[in-house]
Amino acid sequence: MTERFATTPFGGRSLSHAMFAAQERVADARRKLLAADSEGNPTPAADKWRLLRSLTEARAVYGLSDRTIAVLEALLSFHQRAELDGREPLIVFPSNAELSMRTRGMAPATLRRHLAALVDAQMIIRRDSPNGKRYARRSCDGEIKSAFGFDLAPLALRADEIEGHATAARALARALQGLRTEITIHLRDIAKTIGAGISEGRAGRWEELSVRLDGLSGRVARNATKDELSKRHQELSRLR
DNA sequence: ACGCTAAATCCGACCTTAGG
DNA sequence: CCTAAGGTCGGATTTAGCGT
Repeated sequence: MTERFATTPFGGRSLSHAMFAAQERVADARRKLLAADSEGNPTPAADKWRLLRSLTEARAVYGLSDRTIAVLEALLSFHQRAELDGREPLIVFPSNAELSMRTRGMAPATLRRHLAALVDAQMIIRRDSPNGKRYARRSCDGEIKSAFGFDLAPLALRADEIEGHATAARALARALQGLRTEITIHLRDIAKTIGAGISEGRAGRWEELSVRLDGLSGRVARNATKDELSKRHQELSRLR
């Protein structure tokens, strides 16, 4: 996905690629939101904690680890409101010390790595101040005029997409669980049938069936894919 | 005007640990 | 045993604030 600008002339990985891509994405999504607004069907702002839950469920899609999500949670906690409205910049400006506090004492270097991961995944945008510090400039009446820190707008503007992935992830989890329970039921019932067949002395090739069952009754891997599970499921149904 | 220090950040090199 | 992720440390940059 990031081949085009994957490396810089300086040899390192390019942070700016994710930055530019995120900014384009934000501009594009904002245009669509405003268009919808002017057509009279405005999109509601996203509930930030609900959105975070959904992102947690869909985190595999985005390659985000649990701790990266925890850092995002800390960032969200610095936003005053419960909703994220992508129509405006959503800038939070906590120091690393404060972020560390809200991530239960995460080490600074680790914190930075996870922040970089969030930027990379285009969930947030860096709004750097001239000196790299994060702060807000306020006018005399205390209103924030400009702020330097992290912009949460990309996350807000991807709410629908994230919800979609979360729904899919939930469906997949249910499907996997269903397959697993059916597999165990099949295994148990087939074993019972064979056992009964042998002990009651019924005619049948019980030995052969027993061997086939052994081949299918190994432990199902904890991280088996849906394909693997449904294949096993099909074979068991046939045997039965 | 100048220089020093503090704060905040990024980066790279290196070590440690958990899990497959 | 190897790998990936996390953690530590030191070097670097930038600006604000302060004293001379």
